[in-house]
Amino acid sequence: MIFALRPSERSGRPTLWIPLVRRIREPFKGLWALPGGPLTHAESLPDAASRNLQETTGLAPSYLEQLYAFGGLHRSPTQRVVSIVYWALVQPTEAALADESENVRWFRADRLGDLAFDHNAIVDYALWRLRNKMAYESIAYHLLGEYFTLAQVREVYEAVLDRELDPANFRRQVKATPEIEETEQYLQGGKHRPPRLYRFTGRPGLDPDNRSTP
Amino acid sequence: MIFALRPSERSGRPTLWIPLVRRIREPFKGLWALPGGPLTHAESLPDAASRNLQETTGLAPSYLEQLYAFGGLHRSPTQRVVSIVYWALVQPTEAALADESENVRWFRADRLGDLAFDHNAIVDYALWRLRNKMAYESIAYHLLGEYFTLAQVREVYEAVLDRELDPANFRRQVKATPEIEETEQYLQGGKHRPPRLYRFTGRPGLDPDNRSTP
DNA sequence: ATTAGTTCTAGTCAGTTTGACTATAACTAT
DNA sequence: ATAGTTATAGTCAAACTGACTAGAACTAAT
Repeated sequence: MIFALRPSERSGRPTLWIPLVRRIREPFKGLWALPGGPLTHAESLPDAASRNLQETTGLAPSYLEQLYAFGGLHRSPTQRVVSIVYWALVQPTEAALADESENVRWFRADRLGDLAFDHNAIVDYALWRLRNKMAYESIAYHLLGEYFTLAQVREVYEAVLDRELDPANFRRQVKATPEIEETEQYLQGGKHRPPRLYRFTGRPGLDPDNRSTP
Repeated sequence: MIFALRPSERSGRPTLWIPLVRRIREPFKGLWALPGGPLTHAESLPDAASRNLQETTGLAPSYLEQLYAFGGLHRSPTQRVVSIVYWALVQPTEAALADESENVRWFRADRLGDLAFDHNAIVDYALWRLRNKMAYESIAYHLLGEYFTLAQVREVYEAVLDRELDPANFRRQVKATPEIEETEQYLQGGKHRPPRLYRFTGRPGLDPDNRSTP
């Protein structure tokens, strides 16, 4: 379950998008589904998630974390399947490199049709987690490049939370987090006053897989 | 991974305890381990967790939630094992009924020796989750009975967070949560002013397994 | 019966955070 | 030069938090 920012067709503002793959065999042949695949004998869970993601979409995430293990009895009509789902954030430059094709395409996270299996429920849960986690942890920056303006950070929050935020108050909060570093560079080329560029100096989350390994 | 409150041997104050089972075969024969068992073909993940818990310890939890899926390559020396771990809270009355025996015993959560497999890491992570979750969700009440005093709630928080809390300020916060209902009863028999009894009227968490099902 | 000891409970007060808002700075386009 | 727009700093009141005070209500000891 991968999230990336892409400009909306109309407003041009960044919105949340996710890549889906088309089912080429039964069950749910023809429907769109989350990328995924089997866990092989000699790879860890995050390694398997990364590998499957790489193989289906060519993406390399900047943030990867376990979402949930889904194991309901009737997830697949043909057999019992337990899916240990990971969710990822990828930076815009990475997202632009993704292999789009007839069977791999980006969709707006808030405008998905009916997906295969229970994947709509999985997307809903991942969205809920993303919104929640963003409120108390610095993960939004994994959706941005190395340098960014505070307005861009605000746009990320606005896209994910789906509501407008007061620019002045938002600045104050972001500037109070120690993981955000002011640089001496300014973003030139805009139509207005050039905003200062900032940098994120923090590290990933507290996932057990991330906690010990440096 | 089950948590319950039991009075500490010395101070008599409630502390966190967890039940462990002794390994009766290799690997790690003789060491203590978390209760668990296989997932059968016809049961959901939470059902399997409940069943395994019931079979090994006789406990029925008042709160059950998925913790994490552990799938490192070297968790067991003999084979590749992926464990989808659940964590549970049980009320004191339930905990007292648990089947203790030569091979099933309660341990203080903060005084465990070396456990089998990676179970020490799992306990650490569960403790971390419990502490975190208690800060923003009303789950402490699943460790108490139906009626409780505000001082008992405070003792739960103090036991889990391992630090003392100001009684007056704590009251104020708890009384501000809408899920706590004042009753007209008072706890008699204490050595001091009888405290009022309260009740918890909320419901479980936002686990995907719990969200839709009523 | 009075007093001391303890917890229960309500309240005050200062420091911090939050949301709504105002004002100035710095750029581009006309 | 001027209007338009975003960037940025600051003000102010409301809400929240932590430290603290004080009276209420009970038991145990004198």
